Amino acid sequence: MPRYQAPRGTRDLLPADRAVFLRLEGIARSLAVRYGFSPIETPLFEQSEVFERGVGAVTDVVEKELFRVQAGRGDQERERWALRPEPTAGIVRAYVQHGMQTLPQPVRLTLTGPMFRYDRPQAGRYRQFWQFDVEAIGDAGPAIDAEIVELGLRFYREAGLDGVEVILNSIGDAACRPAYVERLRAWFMEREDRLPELERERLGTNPLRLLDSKDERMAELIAAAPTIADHLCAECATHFAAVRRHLEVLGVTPRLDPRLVRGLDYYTRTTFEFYRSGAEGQQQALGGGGRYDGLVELLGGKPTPGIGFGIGLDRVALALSAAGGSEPVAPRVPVVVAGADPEDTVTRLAIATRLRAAGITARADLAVRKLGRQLEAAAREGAHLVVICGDEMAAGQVQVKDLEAGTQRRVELADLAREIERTLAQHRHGAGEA
RNA sequence: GUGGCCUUAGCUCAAUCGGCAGAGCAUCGGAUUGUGGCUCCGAAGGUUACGGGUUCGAGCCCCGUAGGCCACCCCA
Repeated sequence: MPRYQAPRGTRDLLPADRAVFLRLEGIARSLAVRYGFSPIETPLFEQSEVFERGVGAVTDVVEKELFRVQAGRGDQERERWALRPEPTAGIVRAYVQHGMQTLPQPVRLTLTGPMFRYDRPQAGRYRQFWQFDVEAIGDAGPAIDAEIVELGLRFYREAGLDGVEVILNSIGDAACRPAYVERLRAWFMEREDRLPELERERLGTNPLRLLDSKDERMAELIAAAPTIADHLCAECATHFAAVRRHLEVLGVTPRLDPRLVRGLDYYTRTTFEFYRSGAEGQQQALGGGGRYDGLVELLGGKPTPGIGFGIGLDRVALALSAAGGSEPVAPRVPVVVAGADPEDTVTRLAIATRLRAAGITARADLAVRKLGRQLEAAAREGAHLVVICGDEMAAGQVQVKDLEAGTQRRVELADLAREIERTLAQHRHGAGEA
């Protein structure tokens, strides 16, 4: 075991893994842009208060998972910062700071990058993980809720992941939720003697969480408990119905679950989670999001509605490999420059440099080893062509060997780049037909 | 933060009752001067995760720590 290893809950994305992430990030960005979202980047850390206020001081994310940064000399500086546990608070902070309420509303923003939570690691759960995030700030209407849910589902589909479902709920707003929460608390209080100890504690802190309990002893109670759906105010009920209607037109059939309660305080009205049906294990929430109509104001802006989602790229990658997707392969270099004289690395490097200047992906074999070894290495890494520099260099020529066809011919150095380009194009064409 | 299982070469894994740490793959080199994926030969690669303890002797038994996985908690 090496002396130094990646910190607990983090991992190196080796080339094969990184290739998968690059692909997912590319799909995410182009999809978001297609839907009219503009890429934005915010700092990986913010003032702790942004998260404490934005995400909610009594949430697990802030209470026990916030990655606080210790820096600076004075007590004032110490623990003033925290690594972002989620992207929304930072984006909303930027929205307020840069006066984006003066832009045409809603402002559509997208961000893909690492998030940090000091949680206990498990498969698919890391202390540093990647999220694809979109936020639409400044539109209270139900249509955009549907648009964003549909965007999330399309991402999974384009990534090659089938069978992703959306669970949908409305958790009300400031007008109706507090009353419902109190009612729920009272209802459970009357049955406190039937609650397991853990649930009894939650009753005091966050009664909504009881609905989410996986304790079998709770099943009967949960089924009988009053549901938020029956306690939405008229405005919330209307909004929720409209969201469902819009989704139906888009061909999206959500699974309604009045027990869907999300862990961040800022959510209002529409909340949803993406998950993979039939998947094993508990880390199968592939993404989630919702509406946060009070968040902008909470962070110092004018009252402004907003909605967005975060999708966990680590879990998408995990699900893809579990689904038996083809093993990720490190990208191959199609052209290798070899030489008859093992010592003459200068010529090989110079030729490769010329090819690269002409836009060709090429690698020079810079190891001092005989030609046979160089060819062996090129063949094993899957190169298509090998340029062999030998005596013909005196006549301004090199050999170009086609490793798959087994053919080889002399080419004028002056024509080399053009010749290679032409041959590679044939290879691509052939591969396309096969 | 709680509980359970696990950790031997870069990777996947062996090692009898507590008795000399091994194989395959990968890497590097050789198989007669400038021709490849196969084959053959060889080399290198280890503080058996780390630190203690028991023992004549520990990869193996005991304790602690770290890391991984699983179940909670929670979430992506």
